[in-house]
Amino acid sequence: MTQIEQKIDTIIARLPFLKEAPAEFFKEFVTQARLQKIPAGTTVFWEGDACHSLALLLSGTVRVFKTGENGREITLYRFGAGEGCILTASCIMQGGDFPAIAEVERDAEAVIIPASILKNWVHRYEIWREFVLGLLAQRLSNVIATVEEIAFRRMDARLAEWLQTNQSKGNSTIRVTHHKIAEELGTAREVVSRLLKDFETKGLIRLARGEIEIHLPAQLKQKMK
Amino acid sequence: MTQIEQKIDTIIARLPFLKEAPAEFFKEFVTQARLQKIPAGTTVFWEGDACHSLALLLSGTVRVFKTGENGREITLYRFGAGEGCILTASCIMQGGDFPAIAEVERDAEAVIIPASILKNWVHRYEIWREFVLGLLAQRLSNVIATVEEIAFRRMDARLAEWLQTNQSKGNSTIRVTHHKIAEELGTAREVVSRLLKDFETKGLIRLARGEIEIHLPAQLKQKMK
DNA sequence: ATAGCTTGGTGACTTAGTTACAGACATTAC
DNA sequence: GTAATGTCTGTAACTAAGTCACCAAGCTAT
Repeated sequence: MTQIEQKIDTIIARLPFLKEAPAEFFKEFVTQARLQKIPAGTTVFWEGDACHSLALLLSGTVRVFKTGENGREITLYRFGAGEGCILTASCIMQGGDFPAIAEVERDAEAVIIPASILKNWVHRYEIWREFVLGLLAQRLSNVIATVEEIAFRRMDARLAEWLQTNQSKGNSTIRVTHHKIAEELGTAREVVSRLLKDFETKGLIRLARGEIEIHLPAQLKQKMK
Repeated sequence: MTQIEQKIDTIIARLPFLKEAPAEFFKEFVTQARLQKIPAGTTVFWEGDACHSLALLLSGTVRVFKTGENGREITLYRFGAGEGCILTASCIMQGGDFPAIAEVERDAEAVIIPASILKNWVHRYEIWREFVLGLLAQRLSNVIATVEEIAFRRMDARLAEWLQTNQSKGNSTIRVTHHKIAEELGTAREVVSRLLKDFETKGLIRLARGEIEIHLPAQLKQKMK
């Protein structure tokens, strides 16, 4: 297997929509596909950036978030293998600025597609259109869900849910700092510490530096609503 | 001028992108265009609706909002003449549900386009694609802006801004109830009443049943940041 | 006029965000 | 090893926002 064949194999495995693509598009895609490794911690886009290219992830994850002047952050959504930073596509299509910050969370490998080519494909290939529109629609509902969260739900419920969904199965301890959780939820570190302490006092969890151990997941689930 | 010619004139005036449309698309659009008047107060879409058609406004406005179980509401965005309920388009394209509520605020006239035709046009006409993608991208940034608002800005600043932007020029009094403002901003009526009272005590505004008179717009502007 | 609805006001209380520290632990420099 | 520095957590005191309960004024329909 040549290197090129391997590259193509990787791309297909991670971007399933390509399997159903017409040969012409597929060929063009593989020709244009510039693979790039992006290490964790890299900021892919800054707020206000003009967008010159779209990154389609083959592996790793990217977190898209907003920052407030007081240093607080809130996660809008994240995306992983097979998905693209569709905000880029959005600002490419309408020519605006990137309205948030995108940062690689876990080492990523991405296919980089220049803005002009992206636009060209949108007009020429149905399958690519569906892909881009699908992602855009998905993000819109993600962000609307975020609005609902922060406008109506209580912090303890959101925190309890975060703990539930970020617990790797078969392992009751999560390695994370209070600061990190606060950024996820868009609140202050002190608030997270306070609520976690409450949970601990009630015996639901146990705290240690850099980790949270879940003791009573069932009762934590009660807190979620 | 025949009735049909008048109808066409109205449509062109309100949907400027049609002016640059190829004759073929234009013809098809006018043929399909089913005009419909929708009175204020009508709920166009409910949360969880399957979307069967897109409404493109020629006049009037629609407010798109979310509700929480406690009866509170928050406005996601509104749209007017020349714009469409792109959430519909979004859920048509990806086949999901409508994730919010859309209600006509001011009497509207709309062109109704069935889902199947919308999809068909997306694939056949570049100009329609650009229009739909543009709207979708626009909404995404609207909603992201909303997240930023509620996550980071203080209520008094948001209220002051609301008063500023909802003041019709040449008229210092706004006719609105506290309840209505609360729904706009996604907070409780009591909070709005309290803050307005503060503003009144400081001499910035004057309150009366169903109306707010702005006295010191400059100082109100200070409050905004 | 009076019954019922809408609108606004208010106090008491809970939850969340801010400010300002301090102490515990970890890492690196020496 | 120890000291210096940085990271992580805890906590108190305060302000801002949301909730609950209730009342009083104004408006509307009969």
